[in-house]
Amino acid sequence: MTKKVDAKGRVSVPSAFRTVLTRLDIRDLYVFQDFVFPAISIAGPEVLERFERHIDQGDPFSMEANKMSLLIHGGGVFMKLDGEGRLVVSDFIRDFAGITDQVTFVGRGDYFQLWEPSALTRMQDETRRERMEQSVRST
Amino acid sequence: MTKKVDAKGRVSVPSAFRTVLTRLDIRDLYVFQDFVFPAISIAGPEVLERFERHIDQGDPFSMEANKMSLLIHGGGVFMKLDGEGRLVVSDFIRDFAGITDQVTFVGRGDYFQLWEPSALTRMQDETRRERMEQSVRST
DNA sequence: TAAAATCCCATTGACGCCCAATTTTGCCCA
DNA sequence: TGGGCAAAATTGGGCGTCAATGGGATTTTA
Repeated sequence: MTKKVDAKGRVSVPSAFRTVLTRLDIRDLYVFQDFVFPAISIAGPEVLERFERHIDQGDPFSMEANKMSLLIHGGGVFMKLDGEGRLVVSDFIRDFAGITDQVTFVGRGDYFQLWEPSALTRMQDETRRERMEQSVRST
Repeated sequence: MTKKVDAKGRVSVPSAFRTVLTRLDIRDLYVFQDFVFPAISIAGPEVLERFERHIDQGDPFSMEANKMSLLIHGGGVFMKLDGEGRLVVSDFIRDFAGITDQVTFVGRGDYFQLWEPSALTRMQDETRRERMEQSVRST
């Protein structure tokens, strides 16, 4: 699901994703740096709370928990779509995800990600290779 | 079972495959990139759910689980057939399977695949050759 | 007050849905 | 066994709707 960024730096969020958002009655989007990938994750506030709960389950003094907390709170901003369901691709998004003029949308249930197209395929190819090697080993 | 893509980019799914789908009462199709072959696999939504359940068993923040999620969610879309049982061959399908104007259908029990015709024969030849070499070694 | 962000509207294009024409298939009968 | 026929499948294309796009106009902010 790849879309072009227009001259004003906007991308229209595919209607499939917008449908999910409206069904969940989400108007304000929390846009943050993904925990493991060079991608931007976009979710409603309640998903944010879920992440926080998960972090709270761990050791509050662990490096892991603190890093994640930092990513969530320090690495995110609130945004909203314009009347036509478009999102402004800010420098925050461009820099972290390496996006220039194309964005690939990846839905993940109740939230979705923005990827630089080739970065996504690279990561997917890498994962496929790993899976292949695994199955070879188990032969 | 090779079919041509029409001027509008559609292929009619052979009735044999559609029969299977209707028998399983599948209206929405989960169309995803095959894990091992350069082909598109098409199945019902329950296949995606099975994948998701498998992922949910692990740590949602682990690299492992996230990579699998990326493969599943980033490599699959939902589609449905038109009134005459045709499927639009989107860029998503074309790019991954290398399909241009012809599609070969391969049934695999409860799901089926879309192949670029020559890619399928190449893969079959390769497999045949490997089997030959195996039998020679074991002689 | 200039630049940027936001809102608004017109146009384009893609897609779903429909109907008609044509081809293929399975079956019956001479 | 070879037609002939009816049903089913496939194919081609028209048309309306809505998402996507492009470009002003207007407001906000620094």
